[in-house]
Parts: sequence; structure tokens; C-alpha cells
Amino acid sequence: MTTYSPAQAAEVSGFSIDTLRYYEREGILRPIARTSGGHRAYTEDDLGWLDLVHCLRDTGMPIADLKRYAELSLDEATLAARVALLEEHDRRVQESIDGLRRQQERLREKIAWYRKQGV
Amino acid sequence: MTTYSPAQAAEVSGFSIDTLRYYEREGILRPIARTSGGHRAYTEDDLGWLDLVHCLRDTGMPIADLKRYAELSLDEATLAARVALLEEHDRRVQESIDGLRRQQERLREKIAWYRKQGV
DNA sequence: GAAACCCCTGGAGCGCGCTCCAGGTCAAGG
DNA sequence: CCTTGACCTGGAGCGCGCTCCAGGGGTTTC
Repeated sequence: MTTYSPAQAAEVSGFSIDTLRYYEREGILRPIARTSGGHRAYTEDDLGWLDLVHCLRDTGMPIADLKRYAELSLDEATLAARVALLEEHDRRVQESIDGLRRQQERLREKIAWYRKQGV
Repeated sequence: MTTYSPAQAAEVSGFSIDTLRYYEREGILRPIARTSGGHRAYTEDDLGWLDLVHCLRDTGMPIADLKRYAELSLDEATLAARVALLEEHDRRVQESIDGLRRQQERLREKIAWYRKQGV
């Protein structure tokens, strides 16, 4: 079973080493396995979860929500609830895309207006 | 010429009174006119500018950029440059919409994957 | 003219999400 | 061995964008 050093995990996940430690402290990552010397050894599972975390962070999910989601993940029986949360998040992402588009539309109108003033 | 009290300006603009004062301190608003008693009196022009500010903030423009934009606005001759900045911002907004959509797509794939695991 | 309310200033405080640091331990190459 | 570099911990610090506070003065209504 291959494992990854902190540097490798950072490289693969796209998070900094400090951020990985921070996420672990915050409970977003379950406690990472250690080598005999106390160094972290990330598993493929950890990296898989980090990939989802990255996706959720990039779409604006707050740390606190991520933490709650991670806590849910400790109990296998909550799978349906977790998927429901992801779908709820998906809806929020859609809303923020829609909101951005509306404001972008307004922005473009303003640009057009300035242009009409003779730019 | 109608003017607006701080409370009215907040109501119309959608920013809090504190935020309006903060923007003025930061130079995002030019110094607002005052009544004889020292109270602020916002003009329609101020509100028009605030409307653009709201649009730019909602689309993610940082305070520092807004400030630079506002400083440019002090010189009438920079109109073309300002419009260019707005267009540049419009491109960034487009990029962030595209990025959100890509991540949303990944999110949906993950949801579909979980569903296939039997949810 | 006084109660009730809005507004003023300067500055402190806060929530978020990291990021950095000191002072030490572990691991791999020569 | 010894050096070099990656890693450890606990905790402080930071950048952003507000938000709140104390202590005081305007203004409207009766």
C-alpha cells in the first residue's frame, strides 16, 4: 500500500503542507497515519478525500461545513445524508453562478453605457 | 437637488452605514458632502457610484482594486482606462464563472459516483 | 426645551482561512 | 557518524472586509 509524504501529498492535492496540517487539526481530515518516527504518511484514500475537499473549497464551501461533513463521514450509515448535503451544496453553487451571471450582465450594461458616453 | 441621509443611502445602496463610512475612509467614495451639522448627505451621483461598487464587489473585485479605480475616476481624462479596467474585470468574472462550472461538473460526477455505490 | 433618535469620530475587535515561526526530531546520502 | 533537508508541535500572526464601541453632538417632535 503506497503512502505519501507531506510534501508529496501537498504536491498531489494542491494544498500546502501547512494547510494539510490545519485541515487535520480542524477535523476535516481524519488523523493521518504516522511512520515510526512520527511523520505523516498520507494514504490514497486521504488523497481521494482531499480531492473532494478541494472541489468543495473551490466552490465556496466554508471550512465549518466541510468539518461537519467530515464528521458525518465517520459514520458509514450517513452516506445518504452526505450525498444529500453534496446535492444541497450543488444547488448553492448553481445559485452563486446565477448570481455572478446576473451581476456580470449588469456590469456589461454599465460598460455599454460608458461606451455610449463616448469612450 | 435631493440628497440622502446615511440611513437612506444604506437602504438604497444595500451597504450598511458602517460600510459606507469604511468605503469613504478607504477612498472608494470621494468625501461625502456634509450638512451644516456635520452629517453626511449623499447625492444621487454617490448612489450611482455605489451601485457600480456593489456590482463590482458582488463579482469579487477586491477593495484595493476598487480604490485604485476610484482614484482613477478623479481624473476625467482616464475614462477610457477605466472602461478598460471594467472590461478586464468582466473577463475575470467570466473566468471565475467558468471555474465554478468546471468544479460543479466535478462535484456532480462525484455525486453520481456515490449514487452508484448505492445510495 | 427636553425626549428620542440619528449621526459623528477614532480606534478596537472579529471571523475566516490560512501562513509562518521557533525550537526541536527524523531520515537518507556520503 | 555527520550533514542536510524534510518533518514535528504549539502557538502567534496576517490579510481581508467589515462591524462594533464609547463618548459625544445634531435634529425632529411634542
